[in-house]
Amino acid sequence: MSPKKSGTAKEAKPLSRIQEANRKAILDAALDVFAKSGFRGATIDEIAGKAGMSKPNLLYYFKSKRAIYQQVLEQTLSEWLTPFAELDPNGDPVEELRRYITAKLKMSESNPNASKLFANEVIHGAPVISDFLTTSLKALVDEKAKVIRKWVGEGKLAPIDPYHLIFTIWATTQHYADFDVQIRAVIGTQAGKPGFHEQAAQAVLSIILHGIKPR
Amino acid sequence: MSPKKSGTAKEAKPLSRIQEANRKAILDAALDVFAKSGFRGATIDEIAGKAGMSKPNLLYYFKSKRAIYQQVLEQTLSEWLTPFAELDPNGDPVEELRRYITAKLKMSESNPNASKLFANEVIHGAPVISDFLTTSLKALVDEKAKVIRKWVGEGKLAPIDPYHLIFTIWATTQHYADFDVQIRAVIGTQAGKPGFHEQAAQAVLSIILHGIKPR
DNA sequence: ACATTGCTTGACCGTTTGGTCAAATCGGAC
DNA sequence: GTCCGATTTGACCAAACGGTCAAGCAATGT
Repeated sequence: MSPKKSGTAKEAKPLSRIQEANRKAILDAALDVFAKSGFRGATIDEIAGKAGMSKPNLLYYFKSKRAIYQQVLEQTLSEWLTPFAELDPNGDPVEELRRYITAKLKMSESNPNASKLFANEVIHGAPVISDFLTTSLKALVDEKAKVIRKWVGEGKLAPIDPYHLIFTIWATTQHYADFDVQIRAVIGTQAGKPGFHEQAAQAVLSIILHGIKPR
Repeated sequence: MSPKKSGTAKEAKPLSRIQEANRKAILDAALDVFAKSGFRGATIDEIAGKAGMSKPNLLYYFKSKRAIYQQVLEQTLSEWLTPFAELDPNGDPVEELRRYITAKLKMSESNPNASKLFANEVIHGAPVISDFLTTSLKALVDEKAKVIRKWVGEGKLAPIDPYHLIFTIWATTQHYADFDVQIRAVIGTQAGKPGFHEQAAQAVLSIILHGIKPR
């Protein structure tokens, strides 16, 4: 195998300018549509329309609806987990967690569709990413849980179960993206106002950080 | 209008024994299927099958798929909000909130499908219940927010925005139902073990309650 | 100019699915 | 038992949808 090395995934194919543009247009449109309607509710026609092309043309770039979904989901996942992976074992615990929570809340604000896509997938049993959850994600969480447990052992955090702390953070930060409609409905006009998300961040940080400070 | 008073909704119709049983079977099955597949992904055939009857028979009791969905959702909503409505302004704040959080976590454990159904509806823009959210739910939340604000004013809670406190509680408690697949994937075998939910409750309570105690 | 390859689409197909209908069956009142 | 409305269902329909195909169009190298 001298001319072509066999990588772990599809390879070669330098992807022409137009291919790159069209694939991106498709994935962007797909994120919108899948987030709004779920996998089953989304139609290829709507994605194609939003991407500015015909259905057969879209299927020229992705071989099936599921293939698009998988790609969008993968892309979203890695992006979504970046700030979590960056939790620094050597940093100040409260400061590290503050940074992480803030980053995730910011992501929920700037890209709620990514959050909704993921939520939808998991709520329906994670048919596409259950492997990822039990391998990559579990490994990453185990690693970070160890870090948190170390912090607790050093007295830098209140004695709290690391996993449930992580779940609590995920829950609150996702909530502001996934349930934005409910939040807007309940608090009325001030939801869209600038500064609302800063206020939300402050409240969440206040509760969680005070809840885990050593005492 | 002596013989029949015109109520706000459908009335009369004492509902025979068999009607009651069949409607219940349908609604139970529908909760399962809608929670698993979402509105769009659910099929009348599957609901009918689970309810032990044919599709036309199901449509004899509910005039459309949407009608079933609406009914299940309504039923779920009122049940879901009961413990929230019971927050007692005259009780001890921390104790009241502990009771509420505990009750909601217990509901997430015993009836995750109800939670998932609701989450799915809201994530996709609450097409069916947006009216409910902006009227009944908003009124209820405003009322409880006032209570919490009073508690804060009396120094019985740390100065925290009531709305964001409520959202944080909703977020965490829903998370254990909606994302149970992810939780199970991440923490492995011990998820199903007895006592797991007690442990989760303890962790969540520890974080939130310490986070809002007066300081 | 032309051929080759990449890109695009209108028309079409088979399946799934929400919903209808007429006919069959059931169950209680008399 | 007989009757009549309530209940149940097999067969069917129309629309929506995922996916295919063959033919058209554009770009690029020679």
